[in-house]
Amino acid sequence: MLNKTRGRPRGNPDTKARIAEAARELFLAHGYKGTTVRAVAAAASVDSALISYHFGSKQGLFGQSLNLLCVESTALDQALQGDQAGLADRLLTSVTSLWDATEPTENRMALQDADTMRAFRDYLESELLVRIAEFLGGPDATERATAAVGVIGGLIFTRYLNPIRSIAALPSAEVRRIFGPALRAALHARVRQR
Amino acid sequence: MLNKTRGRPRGNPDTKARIAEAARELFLAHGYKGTTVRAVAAAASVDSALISYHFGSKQGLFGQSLNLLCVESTALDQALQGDQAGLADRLLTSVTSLWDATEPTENRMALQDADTMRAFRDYLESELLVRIAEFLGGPDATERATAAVGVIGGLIFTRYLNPIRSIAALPSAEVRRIFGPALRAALHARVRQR
DNA sequence: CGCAATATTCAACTGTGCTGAATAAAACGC
DNA sequence: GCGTTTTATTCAGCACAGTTGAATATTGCG
Repeated sequence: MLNKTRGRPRGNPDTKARIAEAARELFLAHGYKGTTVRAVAAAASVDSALISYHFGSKQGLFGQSLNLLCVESTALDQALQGDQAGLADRLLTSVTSLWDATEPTENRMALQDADTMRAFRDYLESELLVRIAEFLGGPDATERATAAVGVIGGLIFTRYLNPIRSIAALPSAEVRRIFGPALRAALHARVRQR
Repeated sequence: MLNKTRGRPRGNPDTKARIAEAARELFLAHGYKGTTVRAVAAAASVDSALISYHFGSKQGLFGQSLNLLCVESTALDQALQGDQAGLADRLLTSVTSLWDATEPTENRMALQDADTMRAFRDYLESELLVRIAEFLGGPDATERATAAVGVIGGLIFTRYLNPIRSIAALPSAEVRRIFGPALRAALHARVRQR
């Protein structure tokens, strides 16, 4: 395509990294389906066959170029300290501050990938849920934590992952105001008799 | 392709409906990307050009064929009648009955691709949200409906779309019990002052 | 050095969504 | 009823997608 003399090039240019970076940009800008392998190859000044060679497939390129880990948990640590009364607000704050801080445009579509979905799920169920349950303590702790994770997961989903306009548009203070009651109820409500 | 004599066929067979049904099955079984237009055409014993003719594009076919499934929510109609006190329970019931009824296997994983996400989002924001808000009425109706959609969306996400074990494993009665308080709060809580 | 492993380009294959022309039945006006 | 327009269908094929196999030049190891 771009007459770059066949065969291995001189030196050891890290072409794979260059491809990954170009891919990341394009994926974030145009989404998965909107990004063609050939476009990535062109952006990296490379033959399109190279990406099959280095990453196996377009799926593989996607997974490897977006190794965004969703959550760093220092915010969660802070939220899980203090009185229970303010817990809901602190949790909501940590969620919004954490996700609102990520890049402006739709890097949210990264969750379309199966692996990323799984990572997110694992985080919710083996990190968030157990730590909230620990903090709550008492009977029904697990069940209340389950409800809370459902609410928080819903917020993340409807605001960031698959953003519904009316929720995504809310300033974070409004998020606290509107989701507060539901989350408080989930965390603290006496669950009805079985 | 299938030598079926060119031109308009005898009688008035509702081919469009047949195509939509075949499409619905295939989309649910294999997801958007995993379903080719040609496969749908073959399943409906029809030339593939017909689906461009009837539905404009694959996207259009997707929207219109799955529309049937989302609109099938006569359950929602029922939920949106009666007293407000039982509303949360009725909504939760309609959600679980609707989703638990879909095929046993993980056609949920098919919901991972971008277009399904989009269809789902559209449903949440232009169907569910406005109808709940209508039903609630009064000041803050939109805001309470927003919170409710967040909670319901969260339930669907964490139970069906990207199922985290502790929520997916719940029997539907438990879902009502555990998510009830949060949803009731979302629907009816007096939202704090601005 | 010799030779395998590696990194790259090129050409091409298969399959995708979609379009334009051809065609036949239906629907409609008189 | 008949002529015209509208609708529903098949067929052939284009443009582009992701991927593969062969050819080739470079590195790195013994």
